Amino acid sequence: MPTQPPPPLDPVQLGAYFALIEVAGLLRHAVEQQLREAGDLSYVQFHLLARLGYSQTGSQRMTDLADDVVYSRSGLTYQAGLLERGRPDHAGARPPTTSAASTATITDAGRELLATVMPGHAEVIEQLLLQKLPRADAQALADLLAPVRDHMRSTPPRSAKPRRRR
Amino acid sequence: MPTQPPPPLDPVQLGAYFALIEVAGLLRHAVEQQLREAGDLSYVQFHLLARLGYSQTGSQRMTDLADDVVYSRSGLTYQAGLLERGRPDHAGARPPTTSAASTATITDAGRELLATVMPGHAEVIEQLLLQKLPRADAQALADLLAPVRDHMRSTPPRSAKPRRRR
DNA sequence: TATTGTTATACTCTATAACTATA
DNA sequence: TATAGTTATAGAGTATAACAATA
Repeated sequence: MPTQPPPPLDPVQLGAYFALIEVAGLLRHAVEQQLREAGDLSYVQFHLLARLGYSQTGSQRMTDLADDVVYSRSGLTYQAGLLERGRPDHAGARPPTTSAASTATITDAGRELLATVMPGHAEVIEQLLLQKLPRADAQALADLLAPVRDHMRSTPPRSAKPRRRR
Repeated sequence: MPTQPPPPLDPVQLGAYFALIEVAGLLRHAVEQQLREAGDLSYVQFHLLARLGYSQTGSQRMTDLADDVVYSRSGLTYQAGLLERGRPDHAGARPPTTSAASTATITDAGRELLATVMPGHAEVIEQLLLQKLPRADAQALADLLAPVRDHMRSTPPRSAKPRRRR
């Protein structure tokens, strides 16, 4: 036989991959619809608010947010801008840039918005995902995914891609 | 503290949800990059080719494809159009519409394209996901997700949304 | 000069609604 | 008239590259 390509992924692993992508895709689609209707939020905007809202300080560096939430700095600027502009003083206001590394801070209105959206959000998760994933299974799923997530995170983050030399 | 909102999702379940979304998101992002570079394919286009290529007949009804792959019929038409137009006779050519329910069929060139892209695709999956998910774990993951996927699929499919009355 | 963030811009994708064709 | 698919169109999101500012 001529150069047989390296043994393809085994079906079990391939199945896990497809299931993962499909389930997450459908879930995210449903969630985005709910967020849009309940608070006119994109998933990224929600994610932004959630990160800030559940953090100790309510603040985070822009670049760190970008790494966690979006794939490009400009994308973050765009989404943060929507939050600020769309609901003036309502969401992710940023203090006047004092240093090169500016931080985003959630406002009270941002927390309100988050709170407005959360119940419906939880309900979608419940209906679509958790109903078929009892606590023990949820735990198992989280345990399976934890090392994967850590591994992926350790891969050079998107926003740190070396910039083109001038 | 005042009116405590209804008991939020328990942290374990919430953690599973976030891990799922994040892992799938990062994975998909990486995969899309690879597909773009290796074959100038969007993920949807790849998914389309894969569905057709791995099906018995190499054909499928457009609506069924839409339900599986995309969220709207027009989206499918658009992506299928790209496959046809972008590489004439190369990808997802469709026989002249004979009936209202036209079917998409993969061409030899489409199979080639799929084969071209597959090895790199597998490698990304391997590196990013499976390296931290040995076979047994992959099996476990698939088993956990299977009922969820079935449940989600049974929910009224996107393309079947009742059309507005005229 | 190196790092961080923003703007300008161009492009891809997606969905809704209107339209065509078929049964 | 009901169903399947396409086209027109408009909007959202994203990324790259150029730019400004800070250290």
